[in-house]
Amino acid sequence: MTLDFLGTLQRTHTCGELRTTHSGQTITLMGWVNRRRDHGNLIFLDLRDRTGITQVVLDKEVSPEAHAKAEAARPEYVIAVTGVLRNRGEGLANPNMPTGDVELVAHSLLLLNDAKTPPFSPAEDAIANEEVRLQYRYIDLRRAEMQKNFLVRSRVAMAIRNYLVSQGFLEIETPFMTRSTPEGARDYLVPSRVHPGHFYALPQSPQIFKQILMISGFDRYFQIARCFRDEDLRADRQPEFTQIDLEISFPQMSTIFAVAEGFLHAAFRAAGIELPDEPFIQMTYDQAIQKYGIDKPDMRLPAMVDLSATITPELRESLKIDPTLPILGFTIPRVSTLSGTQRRGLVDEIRKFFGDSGLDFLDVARLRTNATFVPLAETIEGRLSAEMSRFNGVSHTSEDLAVVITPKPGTPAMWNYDPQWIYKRIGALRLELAKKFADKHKLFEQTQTAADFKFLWVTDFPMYEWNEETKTWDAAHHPFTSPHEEDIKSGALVNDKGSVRALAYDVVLNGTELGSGSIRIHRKDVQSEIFRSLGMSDEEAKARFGFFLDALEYGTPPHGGIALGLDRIVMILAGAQSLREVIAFPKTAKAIDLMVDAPTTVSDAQLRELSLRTVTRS
RNA sequence: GGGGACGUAGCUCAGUUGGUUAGAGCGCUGCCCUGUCACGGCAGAGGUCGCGGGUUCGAGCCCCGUCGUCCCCGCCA
Repeated sequence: MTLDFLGTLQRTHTCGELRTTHSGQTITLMGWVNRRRDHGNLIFLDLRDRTGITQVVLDKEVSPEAHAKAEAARPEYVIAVTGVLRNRGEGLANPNMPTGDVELVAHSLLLLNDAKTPPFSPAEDAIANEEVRLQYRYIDLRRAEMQKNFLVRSRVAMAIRNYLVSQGFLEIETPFMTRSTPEGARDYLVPSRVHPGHFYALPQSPQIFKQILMISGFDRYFQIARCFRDEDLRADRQPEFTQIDLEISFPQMSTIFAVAEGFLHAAFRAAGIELPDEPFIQMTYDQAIQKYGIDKPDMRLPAMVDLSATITPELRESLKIDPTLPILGFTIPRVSTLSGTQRRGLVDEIRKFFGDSGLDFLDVARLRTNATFVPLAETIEGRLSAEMSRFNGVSHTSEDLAVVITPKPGTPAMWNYDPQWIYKRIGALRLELAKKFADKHKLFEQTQTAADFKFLWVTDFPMYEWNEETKTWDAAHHPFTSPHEEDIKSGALVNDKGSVRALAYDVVLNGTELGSGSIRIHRKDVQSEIFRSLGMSDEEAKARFGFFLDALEYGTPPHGGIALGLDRIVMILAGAQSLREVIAFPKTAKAIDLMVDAPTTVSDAQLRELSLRTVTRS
């Protein structure tokens, strides 16, 4: 088969834009053959570009040459068609496609390029195995769904840029090759040729640079920044990902919240969703743990209810439940009435979930079978009903699944758990059951309206985390996060690290952490004190962050900021279940790029130039 | 590092208790067809059952190992 040269031909329109108003015009389209329907002397080609599909008609009587070329055309061939647009006749229109009222009657057709039969068809709705999709990513990206995802991504990024620029932010780039810092995630390292044995690290985030920019007087900085972390992956974690990173001088927390909410409104508007014009709700970390058992609550589900007050001390005594431990209940809405078998299965499942952890399912239905406990059952159900009512304005019904978890009776002495551990464990069960019954309660379904998106701020994270392995206090956020000023004044930094609250906050959407930030430390003396409280000697701190400590001494303004995951925002807006759906060239769970086949070994010559030698680990 | 699911034609999948020549749909190839739009009709090609080893008279199926993809835990300041 002979391919045609393009010559000076230019396309006049795109495949998605033609309507009856264009009828009668001579039009040139270029694109890919989506499907071919060959009726002998009449051939239909669906011509596709990223904007849509237009039906092209090849009539042997109109142009035998064009018709002959269409006979040779196959799916994914690249062609140019020139012809006259006409309205389809009565009964011939296709109401299922935007261009379905018109068709292009081809007078000439150029075969610009042929194509091997692709391993899977971008025209099909059924999607192939992800391994094949990633290997042939260029074909996968032709699918309408993927094209849509990247259109959303581009628009969202642009909307955020526009918003931040309108708010006085400067976009400033920071290095990709920087210095390794021992904290946090593992670094991706880049060997230096010029300095044998020395390495750059790819940034886990532009954290220190953006703080330096504040010191430099750029009082509002932002960047759509690539970040790199060498940790194991998940559906919502890629080794390189994109953050909307920003920092503000002289802020209150509320300043940063307002900016972040502002650009989220703009981003959602760009995706066609108008969020309500009211501030996101806020709760402290402690409240989040107690009400949702997690630091990123999914507000599409009712909260947990503390039933401790419902169980009288006498009852606790008789049930042998430690009086200091919480008893929690929660409701999964609209699960529908369970049969006896289903109920027993569920109880087994819950007991299995808790294993020998010392938590147990309290079956309210069984309480009702014993006259002594009927009032208790009623009180418990009343409390759960109140939460349901608060949640969605409708009281608890028998269709809703009520779950009550107690510390297992009779083993109080074995308990030395932190109550927080119990909240978290039960919170995990809440999510587990919500996922299990997602089909029933439908609260996770997306209708792409504002009501689907439940935002909140979680504030006052703990400053320190106890590291059981090293028996030390680690920074829960990062070591540049400012504690509450009162917690510095009170001496808690030294005396009671567990109680110190950080001026750190997360923005959470539907149980996903979208972003995280903090007010930073701007005083050298406080920064040094924090390093010391983390068990870092002055010498160590100097060795690791000397340049930064130096910079702090030259007039550092109070500052703070936040970074939000662009990939996650787009993923949620696209209704996707994985970041790979919104990253053009993502990596697999083992951090491999199946298309380019990276990483690879390199030649000995390359290694020698870098003064490197590889060793095989046993 | 740990747990789980999956791997059979280009794609999506079926394959009985281990038993003759491993199937289907889509796609592909050829021929026919002037109103289709997931066109239709006829004919056809296409398989290292992920890979290696074992058990067995006999393995897609059982066992051991290994590789790959996905999900989860750990990890991700």
